[in-house]
Amino acid sequence: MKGYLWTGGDPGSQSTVAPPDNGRLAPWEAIAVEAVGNVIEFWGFKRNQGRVWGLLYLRGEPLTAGEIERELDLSKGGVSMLLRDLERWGVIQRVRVPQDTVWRYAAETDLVRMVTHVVEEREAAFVTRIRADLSEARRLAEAVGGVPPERLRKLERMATLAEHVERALRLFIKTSRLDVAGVLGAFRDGALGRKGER
Amino acid sequence: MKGYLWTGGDPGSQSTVAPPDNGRLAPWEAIAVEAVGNVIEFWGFKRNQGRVWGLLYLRGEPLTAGEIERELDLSKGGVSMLLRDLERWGVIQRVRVPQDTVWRYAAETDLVRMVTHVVEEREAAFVTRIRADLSEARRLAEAVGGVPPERLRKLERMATLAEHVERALRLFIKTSRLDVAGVLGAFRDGALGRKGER
DNA sequence: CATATAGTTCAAGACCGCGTGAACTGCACC
DNA sequence: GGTGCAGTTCACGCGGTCTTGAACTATATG
Repeated sequence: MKGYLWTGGDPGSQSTVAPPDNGRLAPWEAIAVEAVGNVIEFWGFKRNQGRVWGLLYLRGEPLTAGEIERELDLSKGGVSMLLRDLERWGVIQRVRVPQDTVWRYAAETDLVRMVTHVVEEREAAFVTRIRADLSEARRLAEAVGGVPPERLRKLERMATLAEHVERALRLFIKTSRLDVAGVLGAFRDGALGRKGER
Repeated sequence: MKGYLWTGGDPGSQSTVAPPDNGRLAPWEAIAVEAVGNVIEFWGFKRNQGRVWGLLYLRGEPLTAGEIERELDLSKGGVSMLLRDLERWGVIQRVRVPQDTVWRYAAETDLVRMVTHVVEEREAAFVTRIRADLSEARRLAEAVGGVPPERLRKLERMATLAEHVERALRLFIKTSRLDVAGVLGAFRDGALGRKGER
């Protein structure tokens, strides 16, 4: 987790194709970055985590924290924390340009995989907990006695419902994984001329 | 939306089977109610909406706003608003006991259907919006010109990815519906000896 | 009509998560 | 050692959401 060397295109070319890092995003970039932010927020992460990843992905070349700070209008501290989260999840990579002292960050293409993974864990743990609660309730209800059987049946039904939802959820994640996998192939080869290996 | 008459079991029986409405939930009830609250919150609704529905469902017989207020330790105003939401969504029903002046509220069994429905709408609208944003970004990028083609391709890939996610999502909702439908049958007949007919 | 109780509405406040910015650490270069 | 910059940490404040509680309306009862 110490970062890698960045051996991308020559530094001179960066100013020829696009506003280099004059501080303000191109409108189309802003829209796309915002879109990623919305998606990521929708899935329960921080909007800015998505914006940072989106920017890095769109640019294709590694950016410094300072550049990110300017482009997305975030604070120094904020960027630091966001980058740390993203790096820990393996969706960005810390790279060092030879004979330059600052770290740069590049987008991995694993964002989708990460999202499905985290969501999977979250939902699974959640549904499991619910089922545990419900059976605990049922146990207690039986223990105290005097609870009319039709109420016990209600508890049981809620539990089986939870089970079914759980199964549907797992199925979703699996198919979604499969469905997305195909796209990911094409997705990946456009990011950096290199592939993730975690 | 004016409510229906409640012609359930005789009023005398209510005090024989369980703590009638002494103000505090039985422990097993509390757990179950809380579980429903958690689920509902998980899906983006208010926790207390779930708790109210859960209580009504578990009790099986219609409760007054005052009873709900005491059992769940909520404020008068809060209960009023929660009930209004739930009623508007068709997951509870307002009933009137003959020759009694207060409204009572009974759980419908459509909670699951409502959740899937709302979630479906929400996600669908969301994903659609994302796709629109992305193609807008692409349009703008092409319009300004000078944007390197590999960046345009990135935008395209993000859009197709969104499409695939959308498809997976729809599939999930459909199968989940189907999967849950079976349970719903059993689920339903235990709530009230009556079916919704809105 | 007066009174009491059920029900609604809404401004004020509690609460919570996120980002900020300042203080701090670490490192390179002079 | 000192200066400057990259990067980290964290107490605080802002903005949002949810709940409360009090004022208000509606409705039944004598």
